[in-house]
Amino acid sequence: MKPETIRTVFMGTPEFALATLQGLLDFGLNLVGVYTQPDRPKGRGNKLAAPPVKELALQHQIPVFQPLKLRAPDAVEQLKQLKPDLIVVVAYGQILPKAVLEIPQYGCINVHASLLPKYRGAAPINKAIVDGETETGVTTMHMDVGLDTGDMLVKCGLSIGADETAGQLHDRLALLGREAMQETLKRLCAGELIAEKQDDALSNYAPMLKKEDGLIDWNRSATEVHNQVRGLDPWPGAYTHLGDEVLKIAATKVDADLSGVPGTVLQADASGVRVACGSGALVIGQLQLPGKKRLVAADFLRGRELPPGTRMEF
RNA sequence: CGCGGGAUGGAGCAGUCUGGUAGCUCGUCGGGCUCAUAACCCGAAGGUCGGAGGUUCAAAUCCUUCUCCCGCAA
Repeated sequence: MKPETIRTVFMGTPEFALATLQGLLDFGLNLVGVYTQPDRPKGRGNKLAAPPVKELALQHQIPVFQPLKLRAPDAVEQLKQLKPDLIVVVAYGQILPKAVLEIPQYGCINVHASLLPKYRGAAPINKAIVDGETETGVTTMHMDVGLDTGDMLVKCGLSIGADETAGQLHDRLALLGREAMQETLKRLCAGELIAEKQDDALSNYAPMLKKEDGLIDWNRSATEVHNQVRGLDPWPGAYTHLGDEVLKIAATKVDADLSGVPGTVLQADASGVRVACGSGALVIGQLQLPGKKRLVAADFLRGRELPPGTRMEF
């Protein structure tokens, strides 16, 4: 079976999906349509912004579809008109109803940013870091009606750096996802695709992140706080309170040798701001106040004193 | 027209309400002290106070407008 004979529809929205879409183009599939979320008001001023996937699709003259609800009967009908043999889904942002899953003869294949069955759901990358995992990866699967519960096809793993942020891991996994998808397609074309059921007993979920997930609890251990900070960087970001202001923090390290009352500044100099945690201390390398840029500790301290004993409320 | 904060020598900030000769903590350069130093002391350079227009005898400061940055909300 040759790639160019496979009528393929791609569904994806954010940056994470770009690498895989590019991979499909390189693989030579016959891309007959790209589905992505509608343009949404975004950022400051609420200007309408097109999803990254839309931009790339338009550059390659692929028809773009942005139904508000894919489950709507006319949206499903429109998809049928494209007569797809295969649908590839990466972070689309909408649940695919059964009616859609049954359209393509080769099914719907999804790339998910975790080693399934662990970390099903919306925020697998972030949660893996927050949980202190040292390994993760990507999995391709044949989608079914459940949330990330389909039969697994190809898995690729990698190890998480001790200080790696979600943003960095995101970029690496996006590339790995593209590789996993290409391997999946290669096997599909060769007729060697093997599906493996997920063991539900080993599964867990990574729910969508909320802003409040970034609030730091200084009673937790320095390691846990550190994992939270890097797991939520760059979004939504970890924060605490300084007086009545929100203080976002990043670029942290753990100092296991210091201790004190949780939430109290122990030491602040160019090497970082050390804050006591439930056990150990967190060394903060970058800080950001509302309306200000993210500053390295040395710069931050020039305009704002942070004497030992300062309390960070939480 | 979503809400709000900000732009001041190389860096980070104060000063703006109550217009009237540019300040703080650093950095840089020169000198001194010291076995020595990122420490300390003395001195110096460096700013059309984001751009444009207006009010005024006088604008970083008041008014109008533009550009860029950031936080919230999505």
